[in-house]
Amino acid sequence: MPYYDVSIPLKLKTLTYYYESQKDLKGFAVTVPLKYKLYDGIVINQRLDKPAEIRDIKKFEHIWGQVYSKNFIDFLRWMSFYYVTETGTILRLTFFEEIMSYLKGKKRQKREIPEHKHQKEKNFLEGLSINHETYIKIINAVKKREYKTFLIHSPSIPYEMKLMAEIANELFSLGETSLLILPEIRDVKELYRFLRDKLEENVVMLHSGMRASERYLTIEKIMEDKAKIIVGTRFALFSPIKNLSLIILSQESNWLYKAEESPRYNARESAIMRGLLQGCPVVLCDSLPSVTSYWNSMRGKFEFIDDFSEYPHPELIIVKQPYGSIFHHEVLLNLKLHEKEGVLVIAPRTGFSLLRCAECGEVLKCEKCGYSLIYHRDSKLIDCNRCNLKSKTPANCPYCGGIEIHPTGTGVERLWKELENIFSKREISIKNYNFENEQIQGIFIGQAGKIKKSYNPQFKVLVFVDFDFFLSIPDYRAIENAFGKVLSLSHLVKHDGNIFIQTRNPENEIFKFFRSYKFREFYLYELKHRKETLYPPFVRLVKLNIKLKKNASEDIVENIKKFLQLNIKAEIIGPLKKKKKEELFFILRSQDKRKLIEDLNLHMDEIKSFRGIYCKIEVDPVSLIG
DNA sequence: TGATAGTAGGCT
DNA sequence: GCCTACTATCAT
Repeated sequence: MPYYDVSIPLKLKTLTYYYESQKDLKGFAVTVPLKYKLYDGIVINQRLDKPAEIRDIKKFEHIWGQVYSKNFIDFLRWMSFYYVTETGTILRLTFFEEIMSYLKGKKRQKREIPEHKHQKEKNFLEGLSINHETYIKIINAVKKREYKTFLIHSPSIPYEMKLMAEIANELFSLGETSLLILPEIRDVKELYRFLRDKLEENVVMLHSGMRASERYLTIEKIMEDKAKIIVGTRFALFSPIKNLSLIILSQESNWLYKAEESPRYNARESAIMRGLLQGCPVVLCDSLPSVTSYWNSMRGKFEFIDDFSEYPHPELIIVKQPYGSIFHHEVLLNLKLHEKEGVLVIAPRTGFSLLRCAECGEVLKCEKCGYSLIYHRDSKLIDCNRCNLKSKTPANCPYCGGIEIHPTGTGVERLWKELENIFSKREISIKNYNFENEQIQGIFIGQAGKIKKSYNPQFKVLVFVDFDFFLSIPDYRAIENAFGKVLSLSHLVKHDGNIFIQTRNPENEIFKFFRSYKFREFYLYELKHRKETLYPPFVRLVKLNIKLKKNASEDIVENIKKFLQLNIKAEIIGPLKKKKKEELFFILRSQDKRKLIEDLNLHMDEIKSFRGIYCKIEVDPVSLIG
């Protein structure tokens, strides 16, 4: 008797049903009874025996036909395994609802969305040229129809978009389907607009900002194989493309590829797996590839292509952050000299500054969460960005009682004050930067991390004030992220321009790599350090978030820790505290990366069944604090 | 002790 | 996601 494991798009593992058929129904949509209702689901697996503990196996109510390929089902199973999540939760990512209503022939009102008839302004991608060798390599890899991952060190984001466009265009003429993934909706819309002008109906868009009806139309086109180029954000990776020929990811190191809600998958890792199971090439691009990806290219898993050094880049100049003033004299000179061509100054944070006690040297921190407090000089208030709590600036240091508390570090408000002092007499305009600024003349101010990228290099000079802030962030990726910040903002600077980095410690070893774009040395340095301190990519980290219910017993956390130590082959770090008292987490770390995931899959049900807790799991966590 | 409200657990 | 069975709470 043939049995089938069926996944239903609920927070639920697979359930077994039977049906008198010898056919392998893997990937078929079926309707099954569950409790007292009928649900649509998908066959994940065929099996000969029913699970021993189940007495009454129910029967399929209806079979709709095949909707997912077998390798797509394998992809879903891998997702469920790797992220230690019920198959049903993964299934919900895959546009199952849209597919079912398409299958059932529900006539949705086909209200074509009126597209903005944009005037055919010259697209910024128009004039860009790409490395022909790279292009040929990828086209040839697609023709081989085998899995392979390329890691392209790209000179800029527009370069990546142009490469995507040209390759997708060529593959379209060969009858192949490509999936183009970008981190931001804005990127997706730009690339879509560019391709749409040429290829019209065959290009579709898929991102979370679309209405349900728009999304349905897109899925319909994909199901009918009319869509040959799919441009989307991370969740487009789960679209039901039947014959996928290539996946390209732009800005692979971007943190937006990590889903912020459960299941917390990473679109980069998932794209590689989809390519592997599908048997098609995957291309990852970035102007600063992640340390993990570079490591994969070093050990021969990815083919590395350096297109970065094919193009000119602005000069990086490291100068000492002076103690008495905000700007180094050379920087000041450059601001005066190039103000007419556009200058952008970046502060690492909001507000005026931080506060430091002159006696004990402590920086004032939030009592609740330990984040540094931001000082606002005009209102004399301090606030915590994380807890959103404002309070009056204390007269005495809360740690030693000292009375001398001084501003330290530079926020956007302080930059304003300082630049006004220096430049307002000369009638030089000072503005807040946003990417829509058309006239780039004068001095612009921006806060790192809040700057939306522009696709055109506009500035002659870019200045990072108080750069040490980025290096002091307590995260094993701090240096990688700081370097990434410089590279991503360097897109705003013309290639004959200058980027100044002001730091208290210009002799710091890491600036050797920055200064002349010595990427290989940078990666080797980083990897050596991570190997010694046991951080990814040399270990796997898993975060286990625990929320205590009111009725939780006293020793429950200790019991969970004991259980983990007994059953999971990993170093168990914690319990660590979150900002809320009743929330805490463990970090699990193991050099045996696969075993850790296997152990967790084996014991997750038991961990979840501890009374008095909710628990959530995060594989490869973004943050190791709070 | 029964009525009621809120919630945790299982579903093949 | 939804149903059900359980538990806590309160009025009688």
